[in-house]
Amino acid sequence: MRVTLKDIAAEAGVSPMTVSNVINGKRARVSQATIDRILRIVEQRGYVPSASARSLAARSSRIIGLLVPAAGEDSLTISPHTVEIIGVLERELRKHDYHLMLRGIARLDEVAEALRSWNLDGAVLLGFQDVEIDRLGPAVVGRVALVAMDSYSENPLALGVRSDDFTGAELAARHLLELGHRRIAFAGPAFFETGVVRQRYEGFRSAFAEAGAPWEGAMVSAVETTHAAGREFGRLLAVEHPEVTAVFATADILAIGVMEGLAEAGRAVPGEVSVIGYDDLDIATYVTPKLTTVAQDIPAKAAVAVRLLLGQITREEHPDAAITLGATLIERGTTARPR
Amino acid sequence: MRVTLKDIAAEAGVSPMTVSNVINGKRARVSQATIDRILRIVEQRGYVPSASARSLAARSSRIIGLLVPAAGEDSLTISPHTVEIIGVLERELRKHDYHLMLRGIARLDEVAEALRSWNLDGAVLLGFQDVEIDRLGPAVVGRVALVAMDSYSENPLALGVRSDDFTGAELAARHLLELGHRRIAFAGPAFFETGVVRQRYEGFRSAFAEAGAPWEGAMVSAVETTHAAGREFGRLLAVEHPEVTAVFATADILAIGVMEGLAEAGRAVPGEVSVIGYDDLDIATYVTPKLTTVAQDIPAKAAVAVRLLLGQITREEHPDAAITLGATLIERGTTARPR
DNA sequence: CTGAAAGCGCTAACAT
DNA sequence: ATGTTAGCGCTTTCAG
Repeated sequence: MRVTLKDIAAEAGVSPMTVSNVINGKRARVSQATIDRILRIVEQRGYVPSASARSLAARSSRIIGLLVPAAGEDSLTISPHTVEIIGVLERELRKHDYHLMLRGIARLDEVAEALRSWNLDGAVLLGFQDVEIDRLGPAVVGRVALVAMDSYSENPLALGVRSDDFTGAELAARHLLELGHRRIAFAGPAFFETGVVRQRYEGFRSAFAEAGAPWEGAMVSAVETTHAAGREFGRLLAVEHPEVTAVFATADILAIGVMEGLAEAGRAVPGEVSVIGYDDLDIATYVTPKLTTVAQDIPAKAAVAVRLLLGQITREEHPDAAITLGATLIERGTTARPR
Repeated sequence: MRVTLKDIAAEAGVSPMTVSNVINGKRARVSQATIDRILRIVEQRGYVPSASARSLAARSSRIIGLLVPAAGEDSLTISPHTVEIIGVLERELRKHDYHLMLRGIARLDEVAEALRSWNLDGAVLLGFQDVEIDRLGPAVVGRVALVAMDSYSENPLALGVRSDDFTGAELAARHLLELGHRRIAFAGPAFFETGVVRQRYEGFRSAFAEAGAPWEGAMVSAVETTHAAGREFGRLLAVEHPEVTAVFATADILAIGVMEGLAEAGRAVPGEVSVIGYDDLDIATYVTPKLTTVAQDIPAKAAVAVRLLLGQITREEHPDAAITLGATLIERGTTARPR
């Protein structure tokens, strides 16, 4: 059978409680000699605490859930943007001796189930719509710390961490307008009253107002955030809207698809049409010409999420305002003056 | 307080045991009426079983660990190839009501810790070297099911699941040789006696032998599997080895870097130098020209891993041979006849 | 078909 | 500075 606390206690000639205290770093009330002895025995017997027993007794699991939407039978759609977040989350959590459980969510009530079944101490919501986050009630959440990435929901139960999407889009649109473009397409997924895409739309719009450019020059299109959809959109645009000289896509992957569609239709980027993306993923520099885009600091976003989560768990801090990080324009090769 | 088994039992007027049996689908020995009543109460009270209590009592967690190397302070390096695996693993496991815990491994003995601390029922080892897997002993592994992705280790404790790297590389090299290339560079990370890269090297070599091409024409270079390293390699190659007319890179990301380095040095792909990659990631089609590469069925690989894991756990099956999936050549635009 | 007893390995809250 | 008591919520085993 496995080595237990009791075994260690017996061998050290102390009570299980003392061993428990030593293991958990509550060493204030144990003599140094005892500590050393216990630690030595733990080491040589290769004792590993049972996480389930600990969770059960302490009502806390040291597990953080990473909850990602998963439409039914589909496998998780993990975008490159998400990937980097996962890596950083795991590292930051491990540093603090927490663990990461990845869970696809098909129906919203699975959130509650995931949270309670494992006694999660906290969770990160990644890729949910604001409307979904709005719906999360106290019954669902309980006392767990919740952070929603890229959310603009006002729900106080799920603190938002996002980058400044409004300003990022404004930067992109301003760049295009300053180059002299007046017929610009906004390509992104369909959006609602609130949410990341909405913010980017508003930023885009704001740049037009600021530049005194006629809003009639803007064309707003709903395009799925995939390479294929972007490509299709690029092709159509070339044929049906030859007057458009620039495209702002709400994601790099989409922008790259648009570039390809445009190229297939025989339109040069950036000679005839400028394209600008969003995210500054690695792939932005793999394409030719390299993609001009808006960069957000993804590792920082993930690190902030963890800091918030642990702050809430260990120090009962509950910041009341969402955290917004900056965004910067990265000029590369896909934008130029219109001719 | 949370709703427990006991609460449900009390309300249904039966013993906790009966409820437990119903919940766990051991319904053979319970009357239909009782089942219905219990299920209804469970539903309306919103009962969610405690996973920690269950793990503790049953000595099985229904958690599968996803163990990924993480060098010290670094965050997990999750390659695009890994990403797809994660998505599929999660979905397949969720289907069977298992959970995925993601864990970075800095020192090899953390494997044992992860396994035992959470009572993992099984684990997937992703991205480890064969030599590391070789070192895993029974003490570490215990009775958990272990699957090593892309491993050629002979260690019976960690069953290998991989695609046919030898044949894949052979396909690639043969393609290049048939086009007429005789001076070909093999670019990949440094390799050992065993492992994925070794297999690809051997396949590459085998194609030379088969074609009766002089092995002196091959140039084997150790290049890190990153875009940056590939780019550097491409530049150097153009300058120092102008006689090389084709490159086989062991990863798409590397191949794309090589293409860029070559382009920067003024050498046309595929006009002057052909490039072929490995993996067939999405990005292979985003670059210009589109990358010729060797495809492996990543979702299938992940699905097989899960099948093996669950087979071992639930039916005590222990296949004694590693599973090898196929590989196919995808001809696109980066390979042509040498001039 | 259903139940009672015992315990999984640990920790919180008080003792001493 | 250390020990005692009493569970946490579930399942296993053995009896009905």
